[in-house]
Amino acid sequence: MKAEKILNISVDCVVFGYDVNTKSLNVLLINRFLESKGEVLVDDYVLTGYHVYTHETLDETATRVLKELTGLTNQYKKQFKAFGNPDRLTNEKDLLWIKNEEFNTRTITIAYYFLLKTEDVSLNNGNDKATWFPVNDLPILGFDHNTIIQEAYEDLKEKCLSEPIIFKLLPDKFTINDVQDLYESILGIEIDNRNFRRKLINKKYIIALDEKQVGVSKRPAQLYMFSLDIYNKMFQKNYLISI
Amino acid sequence: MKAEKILNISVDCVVFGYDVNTKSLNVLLINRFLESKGEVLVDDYVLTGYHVYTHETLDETATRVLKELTGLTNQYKKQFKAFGNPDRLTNEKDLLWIKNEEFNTRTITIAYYFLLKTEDVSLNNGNDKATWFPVNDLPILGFDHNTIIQEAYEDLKEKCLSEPIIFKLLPDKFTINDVQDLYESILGIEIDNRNFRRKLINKKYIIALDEKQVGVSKRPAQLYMFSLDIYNKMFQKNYLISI
DNA sequence: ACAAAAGTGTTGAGAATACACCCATGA
DNA sequence: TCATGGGTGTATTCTCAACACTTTTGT
Repeated sequence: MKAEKILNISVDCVVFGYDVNTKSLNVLLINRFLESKGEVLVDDYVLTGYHVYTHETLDETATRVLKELTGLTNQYKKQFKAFGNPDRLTNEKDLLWIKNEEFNTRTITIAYYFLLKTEDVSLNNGNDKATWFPVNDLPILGFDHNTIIQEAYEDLKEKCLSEPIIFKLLPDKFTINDVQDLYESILGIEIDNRNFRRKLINKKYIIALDEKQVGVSKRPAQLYMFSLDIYNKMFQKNYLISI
Repeated sequence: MKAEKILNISVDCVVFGYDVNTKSLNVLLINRFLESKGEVLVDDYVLTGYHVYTHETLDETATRVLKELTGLTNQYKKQFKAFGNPDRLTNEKDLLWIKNEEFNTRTITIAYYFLLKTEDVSLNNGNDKATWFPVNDLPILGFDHNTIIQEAYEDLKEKCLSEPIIFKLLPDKFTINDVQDLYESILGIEIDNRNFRRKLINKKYIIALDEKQVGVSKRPAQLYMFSLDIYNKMFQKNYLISI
């Protein structure tokens, strides 16, 4: 089957990556650079994205886009919103940029976010100029991509409280404090270590391993893993009405 | 500005209506009927929806679609997902139907749901053959609209636990038992009346009115209203990690 | 030995749950 | 007066929040 682009429908991907060492929640962005006659016309950043092909599902488009940028497959992804304002690609730099590209100014984009570990991505081999930026310190962004990132981030903040997606951002083996640091990064809050620790350790799907950290310069911490199997078996929706 | 359709992008609307008398959560559907030479080719139901116009935002399309069907504006709406599988409009009856319509078999639809009261909709004047069906007893549906409705319903079940959207489905003045009945309808669970009542009455944004039900054949119940103002003032996100 | 981060317990308050009967009203 | 749905109270359990010091380890 010939791959044929749908020119007015795209998928954009907010790739969230957590760096457990620097405790930083990052977004992967691509430099958009255009010059003409020695003059820099456009120099900012955008999300990775591409047109949907006629034979693809939207999920497949997202998976393909991530794979082409990072080589990764089987990462957690979520379609969280469609963006389709008529003016979403019509500021000055966007118009300059689109002039060189084969797509419609009236394009609707289906936005996804991915959750993964920064360490799983090697940026050297890419021909795209991809870079990680902390989610709270983003550069100038093209199109409506700032809006898209903020909405993805809001959704992530909400979802990480009720679904075990936090572990998609952490290595398979993690410490309790890693989890706490991650929650604090995402939510921008402080959490009491004793209460948090007790709560997490009491969950049956948080499993203590026979291992401790290695290569740390201070007291090594106990390592744990998350068992999705146990989580799924235990978990039943509790209809706690909390309006 | 000339209204020009985007032929491969549509908005579909799951219109949820609650009937406080029959305690039934309903979905508004349109009969899709096609015959040729006395033979009935298609006779099933679909959601209301339409193409996006080039000058419209997606939200505006949804608002327009609802208005054209029901006359209503300013109803609660939520964009909840985009559906774009290549085969979503390609079963036999869909193809027959599309033959008569001006749209692409590779159409992506942005799905919204609306929350309103069935009593606010008058179905007589409509030229569309619109009918309410209980969400748990739907007829045969065209396209992928069964999937869309089920996903809308899942989202509603989840959201009604954490956001005060339940009141969009109820009249301005309601009884505590109305709210309980509605939760029980949506979630398919039973709730203890004493505990529920206490909990709700203790909320400052649930305001007891100086009124009781009239025209009921038994003891009339106290009426209450919901104050969104008070809710918004009081409400602050509590970061309760409940994984 | 010391610096640094890991790890540990208790208490009080508020919320959730379980549970069964009386009350007010219209017919 | 009676049938119907409206409305009420208490005891128990559990979870959350607040709070500061000791332990372990590598250097």
